[in-house]
Amino acid sequence: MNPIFALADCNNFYASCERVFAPALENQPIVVLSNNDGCVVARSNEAKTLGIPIGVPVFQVQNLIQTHQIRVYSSNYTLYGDMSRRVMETLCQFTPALEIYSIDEAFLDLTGCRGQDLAGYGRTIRNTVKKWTGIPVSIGIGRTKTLAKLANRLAKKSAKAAGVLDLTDSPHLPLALENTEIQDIWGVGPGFAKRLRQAGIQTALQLRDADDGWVRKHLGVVGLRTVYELRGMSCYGLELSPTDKKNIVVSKSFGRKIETLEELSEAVAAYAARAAEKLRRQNSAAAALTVFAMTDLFRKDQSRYFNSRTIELPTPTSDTGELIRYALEAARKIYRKNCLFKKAGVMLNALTSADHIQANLFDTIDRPRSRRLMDTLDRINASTAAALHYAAEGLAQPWKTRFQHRSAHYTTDWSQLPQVKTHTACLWHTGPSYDKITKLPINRRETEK
DNA sequence: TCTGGGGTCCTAGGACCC
DNA sequence: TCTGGGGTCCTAGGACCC
Repeated sequence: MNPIFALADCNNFYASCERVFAPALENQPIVVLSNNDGCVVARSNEAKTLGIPIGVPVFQVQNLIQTHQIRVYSSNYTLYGDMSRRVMETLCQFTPALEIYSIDEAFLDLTGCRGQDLAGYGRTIRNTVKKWTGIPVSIGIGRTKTLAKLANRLAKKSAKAAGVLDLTDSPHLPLALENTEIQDIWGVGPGFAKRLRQAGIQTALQLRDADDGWVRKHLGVVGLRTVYELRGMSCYGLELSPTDKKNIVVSKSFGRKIETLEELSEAVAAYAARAAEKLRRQNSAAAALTVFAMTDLFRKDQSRYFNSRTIELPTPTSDTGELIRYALEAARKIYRKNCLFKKAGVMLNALTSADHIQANLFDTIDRPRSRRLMDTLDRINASTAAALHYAAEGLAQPWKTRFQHRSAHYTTDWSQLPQVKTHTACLWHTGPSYDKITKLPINRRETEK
């Protein structure tokens, strides 16, 4: 049976999350910044209209921001992660099979709705998500994931579609393909787009009708799959259970430049600890670890330096203390005096299942004890966020990533719940909950504003 | 002054083996 | 002058995604 896919994609997700908790910003321009408040990674429609490009370094649009009073937020991944969970749980109600594709996107299996009013169903989904979570989503429906993506893009752009577009067996499909430029197709990046344009292929319709042999030769099997998908032949099914990561990376720019080995070591230890947490979450162990560090590669006036060191571990491990020890050894090797380090990272490679570790004859570590220790550490940190750290991570962490415009953790921290102002007259009817409400800690940020 | 972070898959070529 | 062939594994680099 030919499948039917829907792609639900949250509109301007990060900006929309901020807006849910600051309703006064409805219709106001908003941007959300990357780590370290560096680049613009999300924009409300109003900010897009004002000409703020995606990915632009924020200092380059400082004028626009001031002129138009654009509200600026740092990334608040705790909030976005929790809002994402709510959206996904809502979407689950509408399909037997959901693939969470990214923090703000999910594919739904609508094969069972064949012959029904798919667009109407899409509108129901859209309205429900908005009502239950406050987040606006757009729905694109098609015979393949690529076509669902394409439909979604047009659903967002077209005023007539109003957020929902069904291109399944639609008479409008050829026109939709013609109106989509190649670089806007899922699976066509800048490299493929350049090659296609050189061959005179400009639109999705032209790519759909391109010669298979030519595509195979110039874009490989990946490109050919995209062409098949445009023709309505599904090459990518739903991936229902997330597969274990094959590599785990933690890397971040520093809030300020690092010069000493001590500070670099602190940062590398902290990144190794985060990587180890991710590793244990999928019950894996790493057999190799890479540390890299670099200066600011954008700066032409300072000496530039990049180095990395990989260490093969004698026995695969997921023990934070052990991984930190190896990471620090690598950090010492790549550290160089008189360099202003801007960024570092820890990569865990050659991952295997923690349940089937090949023991090493000369291993001196008590593995069962290490596992119990890590279990306890993870449990404590899960109940009280980041309660326990290794001393090597440092306490003050002056190099830590900056988030100067971060909103509160409205949905995940009791002390940061949004405050609702109301009249006593209204509370009269609420009975016993009155005390509960007034005793809730007041969000300091809100009262200071 | 200020420029993110974290992944996947595919392919070509070299090393190595029988 | 003649100098095998085929297979696997690994790695680096390039493409893509959010």
